[in-house]
Formats: sequence, structure tokens, C-alpha cells
Amino acid sequence: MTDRPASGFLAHLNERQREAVTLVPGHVLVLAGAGSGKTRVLTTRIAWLISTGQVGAHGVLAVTFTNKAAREMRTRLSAMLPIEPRGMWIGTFHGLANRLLRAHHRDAGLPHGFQILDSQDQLAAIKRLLRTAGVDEDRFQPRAVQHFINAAKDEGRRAGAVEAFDDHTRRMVELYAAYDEQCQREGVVDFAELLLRSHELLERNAPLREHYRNRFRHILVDEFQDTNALQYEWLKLFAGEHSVVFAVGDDDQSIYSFRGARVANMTTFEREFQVRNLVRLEQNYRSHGNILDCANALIAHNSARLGKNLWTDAGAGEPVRVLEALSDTREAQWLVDEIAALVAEGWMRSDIAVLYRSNAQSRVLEHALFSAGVPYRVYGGLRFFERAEIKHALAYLRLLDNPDDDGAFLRVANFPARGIGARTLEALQDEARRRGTSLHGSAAALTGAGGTRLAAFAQLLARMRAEVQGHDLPAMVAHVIEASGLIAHYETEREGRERIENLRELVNAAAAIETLPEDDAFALPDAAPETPLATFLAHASLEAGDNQATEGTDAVQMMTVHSAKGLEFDAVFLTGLEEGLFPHENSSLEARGLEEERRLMYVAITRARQRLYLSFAQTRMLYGHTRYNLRSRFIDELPAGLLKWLGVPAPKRGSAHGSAFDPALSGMNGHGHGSPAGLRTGARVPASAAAGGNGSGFRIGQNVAHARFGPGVVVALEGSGSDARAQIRFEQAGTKWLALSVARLQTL
DNA sequence: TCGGTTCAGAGTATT
DNA sequence: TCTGAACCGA
Repeated sequence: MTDRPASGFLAHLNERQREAVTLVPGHVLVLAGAGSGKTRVLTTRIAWLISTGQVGAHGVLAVTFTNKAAREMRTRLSAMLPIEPRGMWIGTFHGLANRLLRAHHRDAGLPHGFQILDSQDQLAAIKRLLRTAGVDEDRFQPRAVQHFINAAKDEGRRAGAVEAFDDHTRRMVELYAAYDEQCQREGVVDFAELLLRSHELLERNAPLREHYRNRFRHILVDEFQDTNALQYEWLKLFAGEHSVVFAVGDDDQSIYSFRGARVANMTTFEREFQVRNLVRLEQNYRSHGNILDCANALIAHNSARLGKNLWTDAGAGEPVRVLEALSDTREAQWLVDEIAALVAEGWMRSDIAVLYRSNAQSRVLEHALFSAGVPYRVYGGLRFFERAEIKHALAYLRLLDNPDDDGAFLRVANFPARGIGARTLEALQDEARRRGTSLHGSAAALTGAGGTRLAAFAQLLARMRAEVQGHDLPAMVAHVIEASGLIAHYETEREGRERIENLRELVNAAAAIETLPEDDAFALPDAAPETPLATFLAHASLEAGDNQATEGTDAVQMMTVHSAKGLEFDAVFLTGLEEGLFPHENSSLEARGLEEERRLMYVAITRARQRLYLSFAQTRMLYGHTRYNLRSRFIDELPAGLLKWLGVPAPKRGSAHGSAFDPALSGMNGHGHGSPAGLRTGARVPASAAAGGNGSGFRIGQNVAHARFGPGVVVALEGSGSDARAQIRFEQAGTKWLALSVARLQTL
């Protein structure tokens, strides 16, 4: 390329990466393996396009899934280019949809200051709907209704477009419609609505669509394998005749089908956009060779892949270490010891990750780390903007902007307590329904003591609104947390100190909000810029904030495999590698469930830079029962030569679990179990259980026959005595849990 | 309005 | 087994 600055950053790329970055013209699909420099390619592509004059910063649309990814893209971009990336359309699907809807709220049928419901708010809104509609919450559980609505929206369907062939679904559809009406009445939108509404906006409004199609000449999408049906359609609306779409993804890292992601979008994109340019990024800059070879060998067991093989020139490195523990507590103890040894060798705790399939597994690990005084940090859990006190403060702020927000009204009408009880609020809701107004709109209409208190609350809101006039955003927030009585309330609470600190922190968060530079979207007719308060409230909904515990200390990182995606660590402990846990037993009920579990395992393995540990336990306490699990089939899918078994002799184990598709189940029992003494730690099971049974005369891996289900093999055991149950994989009838005291099983 | 009891549910999660 | 939410009585 002729441009000097451009060749500057191209020099840092390998050949494939450079090819991807500079491909022009035409749409591009980049198959970016784990650790192959995907973000670098995306950002360099943008920088290259701009610096070579092929597009203005203004003509770029770059979409990610998480705020973190969007931020990273911005940061890297501003390091490469002398431009201000804040004004660029780089953001999450939801963030950009929000921006579009703010700019064209009237065309989209939304009020000027429409507010965004996060999942919590949405669930509360649904509960409220079910109650006012007198719906039986046992037959229509709020969570199920929420899921139904979101799934439909993610498919791009309004209530009218959802097919219902049974009464239950028909009722769901009615609730969906009623929910949308309620949201519309209250001027609020949920996450899925942001996308659906902006999709409808562009679909119906041809001039607007053309405007954006002309504007965005280059559309770049990160994590393409995670897009759902609606997001894909959304992108298609933006992609005009002159737009070039640059999609980056990895089908092998698709682990979110349970929330609507469609890997198939990658091949659909290839077909519909007639993609001629498919680039594979296979050189990995993260992990040592043995780790990559394990990952490659594992994922090769999946079918229907686009195909990819990671390689590195970093050398083979160490073997992958494998530990078989007698129990989950033993596994945890080993983990503590091993981490101590690593730290003694000079490894940073913060470069060590402990991964598990499901959150429930973290407890026993945490307990061990805590007892040993090892600093650790657990990812997940409540995030800043999800905290109750913050939600309360935000509810007051929302009411300043839009008093008709009934969700916010109900949240704080009696918080702090001001004598507005449930009965008063019910009466108010009835009155509001009769008069067809919001709760706030009918507050003055109620008589009696409740009415007086409601009027006082309405006055409080009015006073706060008047008092914050002319103040900047942080001052507004500071005023509201005091005037609402929140601070005073928490001062009287024993555990209120931290909450008060959080409320004060909210003022800082408000101060840190950047108002976007004026965008030309707002120069369009009918476009209105956001107020700082609206911007802040949207930010609070769209970005839940940090969910990690205190930073700064050198702590071991603990998280689920899902949350580890996109991260990397020097050493990774992958724990609980047992059948039923990982792959999770529920996954066997899903179409392609096992393959998704395998991809998850692939993601987990590829997090490790230098050292990878795999561990599993023979017995594990789960939901109050001791379970006996087979080791995960995924361990057996790794090349034996790359594994180094710790502590116990090398395994001599047949295909004891095989798979439903593998009829070659022999009578071989599982791996050799250790001595019964090992069970003393955790078990209230008879000692005989240690031999691999649970005192019931059955062993894992044993071949059995059932009168109705036919022949099968024992895959797991739990409980003892009359409680004893066995999970059996039948050759014909699938996998079932059977109570051994009931089921007449024949041993073979 | 609090505090105790009861009951269901316990997979992965971003916005 | 353990947790969180919902519910009831003082």
C-alpha cells in the first residue's frame, strides 16, 4: 500500500492477518481461531481503511457484543489513528440500537426520554402484568413468560407473528402483546426491544434506511458466531449496495446457542452476501503447542465445522497435567497445594485461573482457597448498576425524567418507607387502570390516608425535579440520593455503610459519563439529541458495570468457562471434568448439545498460555447427594501422549461410557478407583461405595438390563440404601435416572 | 415491618 | 444441601 502510516501498522501483522485487513473489495468472513489476533485484525482493518482514505471515520459501523470489547476497540483505534473515536459508531448491538432510537424516537414511536429495562426490571414488569391481569403464576411463571417474550423478539417476531397451536401458547402470545402494550404505555423498552424496534424503524422508513446505508460503507462485526436471528437481520438492513461487511468469528467457539445465537449465521452470511473472501487465522499467539494440539484433537470430534487447525511457533511446552481425585474436596485441596507451589515458583496468582462448568462448583473450591488463605476473585454475581440501592436511586432519577414510569414508581413509592403500603398501591393501580393513566397520573385521585401520603410522594418528586433544574448531572444525582431519603435510610441500617458508599460512587459514575459529540444523525429532520440524564440512565441499563471483586490484589481468578471466553492466563485449572457435569447432563437433551459442550471445553483449553491442568473427582457432593461420576469423555478425546497423569498411575480404562452412538460398550469397568480410605473426607456413604458402587451392588460402567428399557450401562450412581439411584444409558431408550429400590435391574 | 418458615429449584449469560 | 423468594404472623 502506498500510504505510509498504513504500512506502519500493517507491519505488525502476519501474512494472513494482513490479507484479511487489506481485502477489498467485497464482503469478508474471517475465521479467527482462539488467540489468533482477532481484535487486532478488526481494529487494524478500521485504521487501515480510514488512513488510506477509503472511508471516513464517519462511514464505519463496528459492532460487538460486550461493552468491554467495544471499549477495547476504541482504545486500540485511538492509539493507531489521530482521531477521536468517541463519535464513531463503534459499540454493542444494543448500544448502537439505542443511539439510533434516541435520534429517531418519534419515527420509532417512542417518547423522547424512553427508558431501558434491564432483565431485572423486565421481570418485575412481567410480574406486575401477570398480577393485574389475574394470571395464575403457577401456570404462567414470570420467568417462563419473560423467556417466551425475549425468545420471540430475538427471532424478530411481534406477538402477532408468533404461531400458537395450543391454548397455553396462545395465552403466552396474549401476555406478550399485553406486555408490549404496558411497555409502550410506560415509555420503556427492554433489551430485545431495542433491536427489534430499531429493525422495524429502518425496515419501514426507506429514506432513513437509505441514509444509513449510504453512510455506513464499512460494517464490521465481532464474534459473528454469537449473533442471533434478529441481529443478523439488523445487520442486513444496514448493509446497502455499497457497503462492505467484514465479519469475524469462530464457529468452534460458539457456546451461546442457549441464548439464541446461531452459528449458522456464518454460513448464511457466506451464501447471502456471496462472500468470496474467506480468511482463516490459524496461527495462535497464546498457547504452547501441546495445549493447542489437545484443543485441535478435541474439537476434531465435532462434525459440521467450517474447519480450522491452530498452530504456533512457540514450541511444544509442557505436557497437559491431569489429576484424578478421590472426591471433590480432595480435588480442591490438591488445587490449593498446586497453586501454592506455583506461587512459590514465582507465578502470579492473577495469572492463574480456576475454571468450572457451573457456578455451583465454585463453592467447594472457594472454601478450600479461603481456608488456606489464598486470595481469590470470583467473577460473576451482582454488578454495580444491579445493586438494590443503585436501582433505587436510578428509579428516582427515572421518575424525574418520566413520572409515568410505573415500574420506577412502584419501586420507590415506599422506599424509604413512607407509609404507602401494599393496599394503597393496589388501590392506586386499580384507580389508574380505571382512568387510563399512569400511577403518578392518578396519585392525586386517591382519598384517605393513603391518598394523602401518595400526594406527599408526588410532591416530593415535583420538589426534587424543581431543585435539580439547572444543575449538572453529578449535582442532580447527589441531590437526589439525599432528597429521596435514601442516604438517611441507609445510615440507620447496620449494613448500610457499603450501600452509602455505592450511592456516592453513583455520583462519580455520573461525572464520568461522556456526552457524545454531536452526531450528524441528530442533524436529520425529526432527530433529537439526548439529555445528559437520559444518556446516564441508558448507560446504567446498557452497561451493568464491573462484576469483579476488588481489583489490585494479586488474586487467583475463578470463573465459569463461559465467562472465561476471550480471556487468557498463564496457568489454567479446569476442574470437575466429569460426565454429567462437563459435558453437563442437561446438554444431552438438546440437539447438538454435546457438540456445544465440546466447544466449551475447547474454549476452556485455549485459555491457557503455558500450563494446563485438568482434574476430576470420583465422588462429588451435589445438591445434598454424593454422586459417582465417570471422568469426562473429553479427557479421553485428548491425545494420550500429551497428557501427564499426576499422582495416580496412568489410566487403564476402556470406553466405559462411549456414547449413545457408540454401541461398542464393553463390560469394562471404569478407571481403577483408589482406596476406600479416601472417602473419609466427604462421604456419608457406606465404605463399600468406594469400590465404585454405592452399596447397592452396582458399579459405574456395569452392564445391566431393564425389563422395559432393555440393555444399558450404569453411568452414575448417587445416594445410598433406599435412596440409591443410578443413571443408566440404555442402548435404545436413552439415559435415565432410576431408583434402585424400585427398578428391577438385572446385572449382566 | 420485620423475622421466621416454607417451598422450589439448583446450566451456561450479555445487553 | 443450600439458596433465594414468597408468605404469614406478631
